[in-house]
Amino acid sequence: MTVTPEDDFAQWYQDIVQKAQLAENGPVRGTMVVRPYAWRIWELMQGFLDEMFKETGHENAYFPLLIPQSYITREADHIEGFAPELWTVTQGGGKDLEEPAVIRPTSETVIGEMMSKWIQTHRDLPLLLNQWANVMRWERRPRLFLRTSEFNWQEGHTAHVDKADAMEETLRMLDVYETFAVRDMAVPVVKGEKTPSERFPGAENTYTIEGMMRDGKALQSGTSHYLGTKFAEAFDITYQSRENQRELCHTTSWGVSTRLIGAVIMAHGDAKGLVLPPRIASHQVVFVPVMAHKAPEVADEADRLAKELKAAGVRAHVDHRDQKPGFKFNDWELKGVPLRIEIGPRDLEAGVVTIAQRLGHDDEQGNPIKDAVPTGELVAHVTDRLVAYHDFLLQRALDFREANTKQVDNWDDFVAQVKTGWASVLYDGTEETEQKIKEATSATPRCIPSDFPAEDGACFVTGAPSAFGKRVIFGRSY
RNA sequence: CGGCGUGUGGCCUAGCUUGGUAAGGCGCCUCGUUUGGGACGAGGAGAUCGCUGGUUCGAAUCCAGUCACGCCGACCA
Repeated sequence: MTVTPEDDFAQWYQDIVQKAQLAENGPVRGTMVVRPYAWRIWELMQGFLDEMFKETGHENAYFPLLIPQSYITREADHIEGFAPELWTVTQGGGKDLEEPAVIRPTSETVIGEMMSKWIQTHRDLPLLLNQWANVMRWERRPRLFLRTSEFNWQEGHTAHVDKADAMEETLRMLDVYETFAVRDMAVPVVKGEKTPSERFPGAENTYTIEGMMRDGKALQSGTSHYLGTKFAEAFDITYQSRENQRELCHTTSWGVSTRLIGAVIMAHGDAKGLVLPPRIASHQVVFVPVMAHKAPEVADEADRLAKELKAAGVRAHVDHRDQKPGFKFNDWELKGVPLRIEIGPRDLEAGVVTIAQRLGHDDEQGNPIKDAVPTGELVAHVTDRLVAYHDFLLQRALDFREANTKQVDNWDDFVAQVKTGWASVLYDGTEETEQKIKEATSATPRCIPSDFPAEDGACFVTGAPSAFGKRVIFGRSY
């Protein structure tokens, strides 16, 4: 790495993405090629999320990439929000299509259409679906992982008998996202509701988890929407109730995307490169054999120990490349591997291996402290160490966020605070005020945090009575 | 989409002002020596200079257009 995050965060981010071989631009503007090292991270993320989706009763299905253009226009707010972002297919087989098809920007419409066919009675509810898919939205200013024209995600779509049930689902899935962010990505998030101006097009309520990146900006990391009966009305999603009445379903949708990889990069990375939290690290442990060309038993021992670790459920990798150890140390640090194990003749002699941790276990010069661990204790040591390392990363991120979040009650403090972090404020909740704040500082309301205490007062901008009954977090965002 | 900037082997850059047929570093290949914090030597491969057109005897260089990328803004789950 030649640029530090402090020097130039945007450049640093791009360097990591390129040098750690995570992704690059595809040949069509705004598209992204995800390289194997990053796709593995996504697979691990998918694994944890999919398990939780299933535990909460959801089933995976798959719906078409192409949606009849007319579907998109059926819900007024939805089309208004997505019209500028649509990619449209007008030809097939060299002929103009009778009706152009849009490439899904999200699938509420096509899934709503199917739901209306599948749901007859209250006994069919709730209908709990999820799909893993790619979607496309025209983006004027693409950034790898954070905002690309095509991206991969999951989108959950559910239908319920009433508002209470749908709202419970909306908040349940928001909790799932929070659990995932904290437990698997070591990224603390603020959970809360979006203000009306930031709502998903077509939603009654939008909820979000917001993570703080190491430049103090917010990244919206997952959203969950209560859609009310808007899509049910547009797609005729109805059921017959116990009372033999025709009722509209209340629907929800919720999603997270490969943007989460961007969150991990920016929430944990440092001047040496990527820092991967162990639960989603492509390799949790990498062995670097030393002097293997002269002492073949070194490589054999590394292979044997890696096998032992794999049997214990640890993702271990042996770096057999023909490079000097120093090169490999730097390379794996750049790639964010949690633990590196050096093994050479000296270690073999002593019956130990030498372990270095990517972050948080350094001497005064900032060099990693290397610990000798007896070979027989390796599996237990690594297993414990990975858990402790996760906790360390989470705490570090939490400390950073707290150090960069302040309650402010006047304009000057606000302007200063959102330059480097988040401000929690009382404001009047109007779009005019939000606009004024945005124009002056480029900060926007991130969310109304669920766990903030009730509080009322005067808007720090206009002096009018504050809205939402509590403080709202403002910050610059991606 | 607006403003600014940048496009030269895989990567980073020099050359452009003053036109004459592309240079260096890193990386890559081969061989040898090396291996506990980014090795060294020797030999080698690799670019019609983003693209299109124009001016010219001749264009990386001048002109026009266009595409892509970056930053800021607008817009945006």
